[in-house]
Order: sequence, then structure tokens, then C-alpha cells
Amino acid sequence: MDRRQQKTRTAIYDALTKLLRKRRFEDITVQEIIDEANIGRSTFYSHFETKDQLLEQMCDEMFTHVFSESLMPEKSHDFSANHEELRALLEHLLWHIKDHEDNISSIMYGESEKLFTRYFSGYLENAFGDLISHIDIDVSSEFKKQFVIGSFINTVKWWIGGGLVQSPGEIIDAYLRCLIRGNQNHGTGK
Amino acid sequence: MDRRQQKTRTAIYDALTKLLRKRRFEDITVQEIIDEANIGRSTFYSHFETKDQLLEQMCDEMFTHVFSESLMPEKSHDFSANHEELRALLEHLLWHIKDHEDNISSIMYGESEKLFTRYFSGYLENAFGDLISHIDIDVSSEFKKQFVIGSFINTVKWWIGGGLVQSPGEIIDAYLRCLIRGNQNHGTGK
DNA sequence: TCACTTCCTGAACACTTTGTTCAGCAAAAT
DNA sequence: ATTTTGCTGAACAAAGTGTTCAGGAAGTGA
Repeated sequence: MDRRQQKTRTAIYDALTKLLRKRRFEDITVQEIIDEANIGRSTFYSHFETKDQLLEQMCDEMFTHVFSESLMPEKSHDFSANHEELRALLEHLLWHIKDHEDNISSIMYGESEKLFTRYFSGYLENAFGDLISHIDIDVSSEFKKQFVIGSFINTVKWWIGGGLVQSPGEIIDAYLRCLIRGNQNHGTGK
Repeated sequence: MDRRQQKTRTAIYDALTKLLRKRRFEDITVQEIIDEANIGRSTFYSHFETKDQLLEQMCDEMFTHVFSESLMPEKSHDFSANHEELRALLEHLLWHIKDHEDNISSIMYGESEKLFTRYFSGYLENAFGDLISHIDIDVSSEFKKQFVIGSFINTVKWWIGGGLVQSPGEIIDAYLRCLIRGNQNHGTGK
């Protein structure tokens, strides 16, 4: 691909990321992004149709990167019999997020937060959907999914909002303790 | 108060509510509100400084109404010893929400949803903050609060988003079952 | 009924932001 | 060296925001 295109694109991404650290997305104007990126107006619009599309694409790239396939639990894993493995997987996920702290934190305000939530939710549903139905609580599986995934995303957002001061291990520990409590002994113990 | 003012104000509220049923708040223009309310431009701006202020005030009135004081648990109540009372209170809250279904549903998209969440969260923290610290899980009290309140609001949002098809009783049942599981016997049984 | 106070009206205005267009220039590709 | 592709920046139309103001309508009180 043309180096010029790459250059403008990253200039735009960097500019937006920098601006997002100080302001909500909806309060940032295209002109500001252009100025910060130091490019021509028409250049911006030849890359992105609108400001919203820019955000979407940028987040998309980032999330794809953060929630990369390597984090997918393999279908064969039986977490209901082995909580340690689930814990390790979730913790690994949080480490990934921590690695992208700068980028993700700047996104967690305003409209962009919703993109994160949607993307995260979709990922978790894919990755853990089956697993969740094995958790033994007497509620509809839709409700269970909503509860488990929702509370996890909430927890992660809360963690990020607080500046990621706790370690991923602490967070996962606390989360699982709230969620699994009373359920620890369901595994058949090896 | 001058009847004219009242009339304009409700005309504006009604107009916005109607528009919110079809579009996100951020996509609605002041002009549309004005047209829908059938008032003059300067009239709008003599009532509200900006579109955002209108939303805030409207939501504020509504939430104050929905989460009215009558729903405050009395300090003396000991929910840790009596889950039935807590359940009844939460169910009552959902009934209140259901009563305002039309208004609340129209608000649950875009920016206005965040106002709801903030308001709801503040209310719950006030109403149930003490109570939560009595729940027996070995995590920090901040985490516990985040988890309990967050998952409850999530559940309510999920319920509203789905069109409030389940009864308040069902929702509270499922919520408490997910939350309290393994903890039912902590009360000292009268 | 007669003031008079308050509110509503709607047009005009300045300003900001958006998204498009286009001619000219610069940098890649072949 | 020639062609293709991308960047520039000014100019433009369109849409929205928030203000102002003169005049009219509707409430209020004597």
C-alpha cells in the first residue's frame, strides 16, 4: 500500500487518540482532528466518510488487536470441571487490555465507550457462550448470559475507569468470587 | 405559574419524548423539537439554554418521579435477615419503572441512557449502600458495590431493552438467584 | 373594562460545523 | 519519463446553533 496513505491514516488515528485523552468524542470536531494530524481537509474526507466512521474503524482495528484469536478458549476445554483454566483465560484477557491501557482508557468516555461494550459483549458471547450455559443456576439461559457477561464487562469498565490500579489477578479473583460463590464444588475434582 | 409557560414546557417535553421514540437524542435537532412542539424558536431558547439541558431537566423530573422517596428502604430494616423484604422492595421498584414504560423506553438509547444509568446508580447507592456491605463475600466493599449495583442496573436495562416482557417478579427472582446463590442461609432465621 | 406585565412569535443575524469540489502539486509506480 | 495515485487548500453549499428584537397575544390585577 502507498506509504502516503499509511502515513495519513496513522496521523489521523494518532490525532484522534490524543484528542480523546482530553475530550469526549462528540465534542471533538473534524477540524481539530485535521489540525492535530496536520493534513488537508479533503484528505480526511478521502479516507473517512464521517467522523463516526473514523471512530468505528479505529476502534475496530484496536479491538480486533486486543481480543485477538489467541484468546479464544478451545471448544474442548471443560471449564465447568476446571475453574483454574477459566480464571487463567480471563486474567490473560485483562493483561491484554492492560497492555493497551493508553488506547483503551482514552476511549472509555462518551460514544466510544458504547462501541467498546458492544464489541466486548460480542466477543464474550462468542468465546464463552457455550460455557455459560453450563453454569448451574436455575434461570433462563438468556438471563444467565446477560448476567454473567454484563457483570464482567461492568467490572472491566469499572477497573479501567479507576485507572487499572488493581492487578488483573485481583480483578478476576474478585469477579469470580462474586459470581461463582457457592458453586465452587461443582467440579468433579480430578 | 402562567399557564402559557406550562403549556410550552409540556409541549416541548411531549415533542422530545415523541421524537425519542424514533431517533437517538443526538440525531434530533432543536428545529425538529420546535416544529413538533409547534412553538417559536426563541420560545424554546427562553425555556432551555441548550438541547442537552432540556434532556437533563426532562430526565431529572422523570427520574425523580419514578424513584420517588416512597421507595427508600428504611434504615431500620435488616435485609440480611430477611430477603423477602428486599425482594419486595426491588420488585416494587420495577413496577414503578413499568408504570413509566413509555417514557423510560424512549430514553434508553444514545446519550440519554447514560443519564438514566447515572441517576439510577446514584439512587441505588443511596438506598442500598449500607445493605450491600452486609452481603457476605470476601471482596473489597467498593468491588462489591460495583458488582451488585452494576449487575442490577444491567439487568434492568436488559429488561427494558427487551420490551419488559417478563414480570417484575420474574426479573427480581432471576437476579437474586444469580446474586445470592449459596448465600440464602445467612439470615439467622427468626 | 383598562392598564400592565409576562410570555410567545418569527424573522433576521452571526457563527460554527459539515461534507464536497476542483485545480494544482508531490510522490509513488511502471 | 510517463502515468497513476494521493495530498493540498481554498472555496462553496448546506445545516444547525444560539441571539436579538419589534410586535402581538394572553394572562393578571385593580
